[in-house]
Amino acid sequence: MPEAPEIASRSAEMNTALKNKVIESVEVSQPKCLNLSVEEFKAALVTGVIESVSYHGKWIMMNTSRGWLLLNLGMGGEILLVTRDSLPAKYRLVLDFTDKTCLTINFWWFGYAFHAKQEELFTIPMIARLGPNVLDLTQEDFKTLLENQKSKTRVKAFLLDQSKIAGIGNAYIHDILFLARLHPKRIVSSLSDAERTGLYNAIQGGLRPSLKKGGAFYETNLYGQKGGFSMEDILIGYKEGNACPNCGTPIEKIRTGSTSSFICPTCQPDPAF
DNA sequence: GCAAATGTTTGGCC
DNA sequence: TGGCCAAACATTTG
Repeated sequence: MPEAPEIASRSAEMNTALKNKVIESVEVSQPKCLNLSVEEFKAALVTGVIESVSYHGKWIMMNTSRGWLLLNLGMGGEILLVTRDSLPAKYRLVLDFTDKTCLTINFWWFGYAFHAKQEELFTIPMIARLGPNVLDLTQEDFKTLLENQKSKTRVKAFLLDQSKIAGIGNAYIHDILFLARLHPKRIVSSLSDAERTGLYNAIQGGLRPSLKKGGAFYETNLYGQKGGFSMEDILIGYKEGNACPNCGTPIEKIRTGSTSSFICPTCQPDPAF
């Protein structure tokens, strides 16, 4: 589940490591993750030179001399820079470079590898719809966004909606909402000014420690090393039954729509009660 | 052993 | 708008 901290780390790494590499060939083992046929996809990228790598939300965007290669790692994605004689056991996509290194891209469910011509980037709906990067969002922008939610949007659905803010996923959100002392089902329009400010700070506070450590422990960098953000750094996410670090109440796991949430029932009271 | 459940995402349907 | 389902699967649970 690469989310903003992992994606930002990975994209910075790739920008350094891959710059000026030339794509010699492309191997695809999961055609369903492409937006083109395998043949078109290969033809579009071969001989391309990697000029820079950036990101938007959960997308890694590789800018090549032959257009964009857009990667969304879905759940459990992994990008490795290796050589042909040390390929990982599983991969969906391999880019072979002329210097004999290769980039393998894997994910175990729901990932995408799209190609778009230079000027056609925003014809890809999944890119065009993205909201501002969560790590670049200012407090003013965030407040404006909140004010535009006039309906019954719940705070968890709001934060996970990539068209509003891009980069938050269902792993970091538990700690973000805990830091903000908000129940996932709170209605956005009911938040007080103090709660809105607190939520902004919680988003930054929930993501930046992991960003500093190169991402979460369950994801690796280009060379297979795990991120430094470990289970001990997580406050309440995935810690059902543990004592809340703030008040000691056992942490609960609850269903919120079709996803699970971890909350402290004392610090994050259910708005229905 | 094996079937069932679970989940880090997104889109589409009602 | 929200809720729910489905989909390319790997791992844990009963």
